[in-house]
Amino acid sequence: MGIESELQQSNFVSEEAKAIVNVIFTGNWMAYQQQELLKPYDLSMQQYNVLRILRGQNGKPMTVLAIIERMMDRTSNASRLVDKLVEKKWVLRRECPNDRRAVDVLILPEGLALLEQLDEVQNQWVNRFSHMSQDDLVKLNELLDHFRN
Amino acid sequence: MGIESELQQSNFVSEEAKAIVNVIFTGNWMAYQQQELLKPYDLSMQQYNVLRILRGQNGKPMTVLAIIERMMDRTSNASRLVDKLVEKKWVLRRECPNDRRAVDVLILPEGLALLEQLDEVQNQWVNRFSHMSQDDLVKLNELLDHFRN
DNA sequence: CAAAATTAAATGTAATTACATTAAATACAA
DNA sequence: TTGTATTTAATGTAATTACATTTAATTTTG
Repeated sequence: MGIESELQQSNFVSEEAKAIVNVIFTGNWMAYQQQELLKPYDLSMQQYNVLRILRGQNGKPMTVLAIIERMMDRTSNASRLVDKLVEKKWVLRRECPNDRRAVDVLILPEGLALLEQLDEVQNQWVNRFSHMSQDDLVKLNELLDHFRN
Repeated sequence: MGIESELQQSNFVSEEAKAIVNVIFTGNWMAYQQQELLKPYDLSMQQYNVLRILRGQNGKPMTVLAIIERMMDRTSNASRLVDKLVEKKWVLRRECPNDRRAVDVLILPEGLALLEQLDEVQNQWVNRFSHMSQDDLVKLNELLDHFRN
């Protein structure tokens, strides 16, 4: 379904205006799907994002600031996000040895195990997009990157 | 800047995974830009969205449910969004004559005037995307539509 | 070195959002 | 018709988010 019928709007003033609305709408739509996927695991999208960033460190700790720089939604309150992850015993927080203002955050084995479970779920779910060819996906990624400049 | 360097991540498991992240990230990025644009007018994106939907009605009233169906972010609390717009005297809320459960919402001349001001601001801002060709934009819109199925 | 400026994270708060529930009106079915 | 179900919007609430402020540590400057 095209964005016009999706929003029951026929008259975008320009292709630019349409693309802007389309990007925001499709992003919201996709985020919603992800949220639904994560809901059974009591995990928000932002929490999931932080966990995956930490996994990418392969055991190395990261400061809160470094985490924020890699987050998809950088307006999130990373400090309290990490709180939640600590509460759930998925990550460890400890004072950074070389800068006592900073805090080192580390993913725990429990966190890694949860992510592995979720890898499965995600891999299944990604099949939902098998109607897109590899060329389509590459082109879409290019255009989105180009759109942001 | 590509999504990899934007998120400082080099290893997406697949082009699908990358596209999913890219769509969400670009949507957030775009929404953030819009919010900044609207901030001086004390208007949230959702409020702006509702106002524009109402303008599209050309004077005809709309129920809250009909508004929700056309919103970009359908999880918004439309009832309280309309509250805010009524507070600011941009729209009028009145009992729907043929269905007393429903509420008719109408944009006021003050709301229309605000939108006209914002049309100017938006038109200026859209120039920011002049690096995208018309073909690029058309293709992007097609791919996003296709992505959602 | 000491004072001032900057940085990193946490926290207080007001506003917003999500989710469930409620209230009122309408539609439907026996 | 009358009771039940459904629909529409509003509301209560708990959680989340945005934004500013605070606290503590580090860096810079005179």
